[in-house]
Amino acid sequence: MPTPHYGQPRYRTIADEIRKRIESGAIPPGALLPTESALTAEFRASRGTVRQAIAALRDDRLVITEHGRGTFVTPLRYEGGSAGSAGTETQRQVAADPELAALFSVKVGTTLVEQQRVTRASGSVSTVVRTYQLLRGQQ
Amino acid sequence: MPTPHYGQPRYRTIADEIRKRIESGAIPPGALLPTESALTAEFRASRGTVRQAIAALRDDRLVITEHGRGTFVTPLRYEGGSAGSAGTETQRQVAADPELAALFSVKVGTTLVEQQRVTRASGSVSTVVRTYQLLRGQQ
DNA sequence: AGAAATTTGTCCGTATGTATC
DNA sequence: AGATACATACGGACAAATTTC
Repeated sequence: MPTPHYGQPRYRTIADEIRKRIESGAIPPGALLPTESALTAEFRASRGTVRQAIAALRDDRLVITEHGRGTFVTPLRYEGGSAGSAGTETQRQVAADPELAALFSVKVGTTLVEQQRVTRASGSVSTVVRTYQLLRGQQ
Repeated sequence: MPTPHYGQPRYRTIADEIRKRIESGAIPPGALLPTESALTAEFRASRGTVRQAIAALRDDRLVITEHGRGTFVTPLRYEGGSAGSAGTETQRQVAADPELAALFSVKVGTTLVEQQRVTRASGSVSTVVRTYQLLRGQQ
């Protein structure tokens, strides 16, 4: 009863079933999907499993979920990214802009070390962090 | 390709990466950490492993987890009243330069949120951190 | 305007089965 | 055999946004 996952996992089976309903037009674009609790009852799966199924559809941009409202079939088409993750780190030397120069009490154009960290989440860049410091030896 | 763990266990690697983001200011004090599921996706690790990583940060008092809310970076304990230390934090909106625009896949000039943290050590500025993110509104 | 109900978001703890080092 | 890690699944609880009464 607890957790056999022979062949296909349950959340995928559920996702596929909902996908069929969307692609067949049974649930048209813009329409509301059954609630998580309704799907839980229908498929006799836990809420977590149902949510996993919906997350799969969301990954495929097939549906859009709104907090406190529900999950809707995506109305229009979009162009999408891919996959991926991780962060990239690069280091370089840059000239101090007026603001940085003022902060560090140096002349505009003074060489600073800039470290840049790019964080990606699900394919797209979420955060860029730039850290500036004086070159070692300057002070 | 499932489970090699050379040298360091996976959860420790993940914890270290998150720690870096916190210490670099990418995730400032008081801010919400990505959810367990977001971290699961980003690091391609299982939920158990991600939770183990967060637990490690919690042990170090670096983050605080609240049931049903999320995990937050531990806020700094106040700044004394007087001279010096501590950092200045400012937030503003800036136009994306060509490099940032490319990273975020937006047009040059698109509005970004910039957070700047200035750290002072013994009176003078030691580090300036600038964090760039898209306006809360899309992607 | 306010309270209650709905619905999604997130976290907690636990469990089973598989695979690798 | 044991530690680590993955994927899956369950049930419960609290939080927050939205809708309904």
